[in-house]
Amino acid sequence: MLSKPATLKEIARKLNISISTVSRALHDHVSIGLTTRQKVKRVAAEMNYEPNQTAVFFQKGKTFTIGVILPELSEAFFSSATSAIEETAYQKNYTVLLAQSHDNAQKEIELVEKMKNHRVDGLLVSLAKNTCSFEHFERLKKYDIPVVFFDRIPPLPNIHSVACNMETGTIEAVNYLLKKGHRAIGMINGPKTLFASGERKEGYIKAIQKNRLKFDASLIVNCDLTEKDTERCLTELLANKRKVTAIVTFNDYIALFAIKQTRSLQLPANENLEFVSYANLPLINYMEHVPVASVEQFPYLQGQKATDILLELLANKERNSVKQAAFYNITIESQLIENNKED
Amino acid sequence: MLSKPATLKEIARKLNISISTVSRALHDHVSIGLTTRQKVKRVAAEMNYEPNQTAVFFQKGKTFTIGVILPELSEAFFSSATSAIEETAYQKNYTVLLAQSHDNAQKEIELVEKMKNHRVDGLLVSLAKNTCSFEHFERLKKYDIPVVFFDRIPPLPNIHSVACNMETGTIEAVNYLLKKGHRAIGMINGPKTLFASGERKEGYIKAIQKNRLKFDASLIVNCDLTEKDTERCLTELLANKRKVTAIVTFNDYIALFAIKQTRSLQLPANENLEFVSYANLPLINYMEHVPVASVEQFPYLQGQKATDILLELLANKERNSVKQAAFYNITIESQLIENNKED
DNA sequence: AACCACTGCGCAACCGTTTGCGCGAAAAGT
DNA sequence: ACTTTTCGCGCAAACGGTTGCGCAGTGGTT
Repeated sequence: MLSKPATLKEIARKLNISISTVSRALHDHVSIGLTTRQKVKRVAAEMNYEPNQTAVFFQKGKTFTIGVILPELSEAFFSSATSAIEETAYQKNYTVLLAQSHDNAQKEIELVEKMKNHRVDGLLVSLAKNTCSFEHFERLKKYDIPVVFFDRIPPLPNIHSVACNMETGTIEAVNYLLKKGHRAIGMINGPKTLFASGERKEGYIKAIQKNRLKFDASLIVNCDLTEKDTERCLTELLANKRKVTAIVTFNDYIALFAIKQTRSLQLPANENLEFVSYANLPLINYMEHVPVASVEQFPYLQGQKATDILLELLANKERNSVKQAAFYNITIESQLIENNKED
Repeated sequence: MLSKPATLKEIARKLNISISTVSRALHDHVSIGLTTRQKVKRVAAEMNYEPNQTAVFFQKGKTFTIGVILPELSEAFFSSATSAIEETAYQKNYTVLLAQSHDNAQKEIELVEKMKNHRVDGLLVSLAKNTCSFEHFERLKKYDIPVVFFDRIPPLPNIHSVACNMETGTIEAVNYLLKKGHRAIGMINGPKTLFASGERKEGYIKAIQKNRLKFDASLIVNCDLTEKDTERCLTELLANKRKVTAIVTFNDYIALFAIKQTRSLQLPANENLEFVSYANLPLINYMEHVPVASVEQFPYLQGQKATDILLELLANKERNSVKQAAFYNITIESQLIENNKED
């Protein structure tokens, strides 16, 4: 008994008026008399009228849909960001079309293509790890589909982006450890190729120098982010001639690997070894031995801001406002969060 | 310089042929000669033709979009399931429209409405915690939008569903502990109101009885899933006159709370206290002291199966096959996974 | 030479909605 | 009483494709 939704045409026939009148009446157009307007609305309700959005989308050339392309949804950071994106979009009556690149640059290209075909109104993107060319995004400009990058943003001028500045958080982190009395602070950083690694290193150095201490390059080691390599980095740091009593790690996972290591090593020196990490993932709440602090990167906020920007761009477009010469680039200051565990 | 995508019409004019010929040529329709077909394709490529999907969707009354409504994307279980949904859908050229109910029944209703307006081809739903009426889903049948429920499924006949049967896993879990020599096995179960709690209890009892042991109801306590209440449950179990040496917990979080507790209590008895939990969340991999085993619920698989079913239903619809009298109901057997940690 | 089948393509309707424009009638202005 | 304005509504095009049907031309069969 599948009763296809009623259309404007059917309402029109039932009332013996024109389709356009029905359409206008339902939109409270001024040129439709009060009585007809009410009649139309009543009948529409009776017939369970629902506008066919696909027709509207088609007609208006707008889908009220924003595409989201990110590496991996099941990563806590991204699922949190996506959650924010969906919520923010929902409030402005937009829906979210979701796709994962799985950190595959090729798939990312295909997805951009697909999003374009779906005629999304705009795109939110967090780059795949190995994306190094950006023409597929350039092409979107031709179709007037705005793109806002978040978290993993390309090194390009003239883009819209939201990202977290790691430097501040790192400075805070190092300061925090210095205040607690640590003097030899190690850092297990990420691969040198990552932009984020550079920011962390900069922050480390600035904090050290502002405290009028001497920067010792041997205290920073680069890690490929695997558990094995973390082990290597840890032993390297512990073997340092200076007695490392605190370590800043590239992210929570590295910290957890390292903590596990130190505890299994059972060195007396490790009793006081303190860790600070990045991300502040929810799993931290469930750990027994957690880093003493974590640099929060606000995935939820990033998702929210990025969506705000995109919606703003879309609203501007609607208003036919002057050609956008402005580019939105928000950097959120990362922030140190102490983990108050009664541990 | 926003060059709107080329349309069939423009290609047709350029070649001095009709629109329909262009359309058919691009679809390799038999009735178009080889030469024209090639000419059309060449020009289409030159002009950067991209079919306007919204037009196609509208025309065909099909959007190649499936809606996903779930409680909270940032929960590991759901982000993993969603990841699977997206992937499976992607392979069949469908895209995913995402929305979160935040465990709010009212919002769930609105979302269903919105999905209907967006003319999604089908819907994947995991219910909000407090959803108790299901008319909003019934209404979809009128519009011929199939719905497949997963994980949190409604207690209704004649629906499509994918869910995990906890009984098997629980039996395995208890058996596993019995084989390891435990005789007094406690259980921190969820609230009695949850269906899933019942399944776990059943499994527990069956395993005990199959091993010709006597079921002791005092060994099962119900927890409201907060950390505080977990504490209460734990002390209650440890105070039991029988000496509890192993505990099955409702989920990983409860297990972690409990493990943290036992270690801070420092009772000698706790040295050998073993835990088994459910879910097998990724965070387990990063724990120092993990449950000895976990009942896996296969979020990824659930998402995959649910999507498979939905796509199958859609394919059937296309084939105009007889009115669906069949209902797909897949129950995945939960399965005990040992956590091999060299701990 | 008449008939038929087949090939290759165009015509036009259709999907449901929006919207510029025009038109008749009623109300208002002179 | 005649013109002008306002009001209320309908006509029809447009958005970009898809598809049933028809039609001309070609080639083959009797």
